Amino acid sequence: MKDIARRAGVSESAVSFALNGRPGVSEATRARVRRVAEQLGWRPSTAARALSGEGAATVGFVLARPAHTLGVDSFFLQLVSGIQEVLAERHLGLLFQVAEDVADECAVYRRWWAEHRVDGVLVADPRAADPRPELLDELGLPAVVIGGAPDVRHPGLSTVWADDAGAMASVVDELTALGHRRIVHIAGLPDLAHTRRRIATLRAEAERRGLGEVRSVTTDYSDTEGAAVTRRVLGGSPPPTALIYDNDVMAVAGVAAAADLGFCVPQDVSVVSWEDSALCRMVTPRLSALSRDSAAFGRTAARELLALLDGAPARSVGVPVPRLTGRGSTGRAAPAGGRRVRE
Amino acid sequence: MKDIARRAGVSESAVSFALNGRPGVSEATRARVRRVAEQLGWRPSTAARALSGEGAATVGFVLARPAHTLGVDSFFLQLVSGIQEVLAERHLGLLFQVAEDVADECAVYRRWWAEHRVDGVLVADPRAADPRPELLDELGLPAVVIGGAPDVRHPGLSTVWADDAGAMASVVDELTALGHRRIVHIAGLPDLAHTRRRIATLRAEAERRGLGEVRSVTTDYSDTEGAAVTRRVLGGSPPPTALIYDNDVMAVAGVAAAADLGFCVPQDVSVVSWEDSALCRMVTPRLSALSRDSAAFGRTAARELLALLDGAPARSVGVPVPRLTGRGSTGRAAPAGGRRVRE
DNA sequence: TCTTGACACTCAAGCGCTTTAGCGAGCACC
DNA sequence: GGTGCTCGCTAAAGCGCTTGAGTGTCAAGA
Repeated sequence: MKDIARRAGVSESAVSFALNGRPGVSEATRARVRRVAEQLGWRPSTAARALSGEGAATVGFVLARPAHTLGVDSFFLQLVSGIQEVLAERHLGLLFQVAEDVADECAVYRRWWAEHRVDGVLVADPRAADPRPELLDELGLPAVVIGGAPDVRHPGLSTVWADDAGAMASVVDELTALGHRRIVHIAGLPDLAHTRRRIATLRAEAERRGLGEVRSVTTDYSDTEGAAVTRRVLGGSPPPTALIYDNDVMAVAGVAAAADLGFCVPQDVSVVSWEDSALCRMVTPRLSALSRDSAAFGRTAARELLALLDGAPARSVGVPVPRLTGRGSTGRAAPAGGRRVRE
Repeated sequence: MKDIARRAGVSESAVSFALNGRPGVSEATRARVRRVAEQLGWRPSTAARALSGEGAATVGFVLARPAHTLGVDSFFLQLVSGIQEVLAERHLGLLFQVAEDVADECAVYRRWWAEHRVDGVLVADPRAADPRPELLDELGLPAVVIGGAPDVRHPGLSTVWADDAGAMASVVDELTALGHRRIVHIAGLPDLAHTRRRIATLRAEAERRGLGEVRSVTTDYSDTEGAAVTRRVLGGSPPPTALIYDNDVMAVAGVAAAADLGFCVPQDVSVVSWEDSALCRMVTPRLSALSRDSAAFGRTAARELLALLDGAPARSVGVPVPRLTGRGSTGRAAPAGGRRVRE
């Protein structure tokens, strides 16, 4: 920068003004400085910038999930790639960290805050009794909660949310229209806010419609638990005629487990996956799934965070309701007692 | 820090010495300073540290892959989580970026370098005629190439490599022992170095054994291409009796495609997936797969980078040869002409 | 002619830390 | 008793940038 100042024949401050688009230099000088800077391939040192109060030009993202459920999910990489896309436009960096659990995640936020490492954070997987909004509010760290319900208690946080309730209602609509009355929802982690929302909505919808045998079972999202729960519920009497899985991995594992028990999909039991991916298109039958655009979700979240960093007030925005892509795994409910069971 | 100095009754420099374990203060003072710092919940500002020449305490990782192949692969999230694990021990941050292509990736390195944003980088997916080692050498940015062959031309870069050649040889061993002589390798992106290594090894092994009909077909790793190629090669006459897929996604898609054509796995055709994951265990039959520990791969790479940052000389380390986990998708080769084809 | 003010720019302080040079005290040694 | 050394510490500069206060110039207005 000193070099630029020297070569352009002005002071360092002038260079700073010129390069940051601030008033205080003539257009001629600005252009000259810009040219010299370009020639020299100059880029501001983020460290120096951060030190003089400009912020770290970095956004943080912590993922707190058990390690074994990490790789399975296609959702997060898509999400991150969407986030990236928006951040890259402004040359903001994404600091990524994997944490053990929420407590660990909070520690990371504290550290980042103390070290002035990030200007804001994206919070994933909001939970029941989540300590994170509280903490971030306290630290004054701008944050966007991804997938959370609008949270009136923490007006400082923005929220980007998918309408799980609406989506669940539409799935139940679809299934009841096909004659299903015994539905089991193989849900995800019980602590997650969206898991609770889905469960609550399912129960409400079932009551509204007078459906008797409808329930949710929580899992850890793994194929193992998905298969185990499937075996368990299909062993009940009478077994459900429709299964809703909270992710694609469990849905696929569930179909395999069902097949092992002699249940045909969709003749004996219909299956819906709450997550669309290549997986759903690779198995036989292809799975009917709720498609959402995870990358777009990430983009929206990142944009909200940028707005927050620009000083805009926090707000809550929704992303489109995921829609059900019907494929071969959903069909009319089997008439009561008509299911085939392997002897 | 000023506060600490005041409360501990020493100068700021003494605090710096004490906290960084440098000589120049008595043990008594050091302990006192440490205590006060802890009390105050002090953490050094990364920005200030970086500015005074300590480095950014951050490692960069760029992923340059077509967006649609991103979410599918379980490999990367596992890898990153392994990397993280090691970096976290030293409180190093991981700056993550998704790039369009290698040129874009190079631009990111240049920017990071100019902005002093990272102390080193991890380079994934080494390619044939890869410009990145050259660039990183030129910039003097410490780097570890993940999955690259040891590169003698760039002695500044460390390399962490998996023995693809050995693994391929063992797979061919296994298949020929089962009587397979017509093998098709559905490979990944043709530019990737490890794709080339696998292809070359397969050819060499085939020649060594006098196997006639052995070839590799490159793809973009997607389920779509995996299925398409499978259909194409199984339509040949005579069709191969064994298929080796370079990732799990294609293998699963391939099995489905084979089933569509009336080929039974493993009676008509054996399938091996070069990537083990929940996916391989979810389909019927369960897929025989090469298992490697991606997280451990990431940990090793991160450790190598740390060593580099500590001033150790660059070196090349191997990770264990992935071993073939036999499951239901491999069996004896069908006798020539004995395959069933749907009429 | 003198004031006023806008404008283009410079000066210098300061962000929070590291680090080199230096200083005084205490000690050993000849 | 002086010299030379080590030890524990302080003072101050500097990393690269931003920024508020200040300076000089020129043109318009009184």
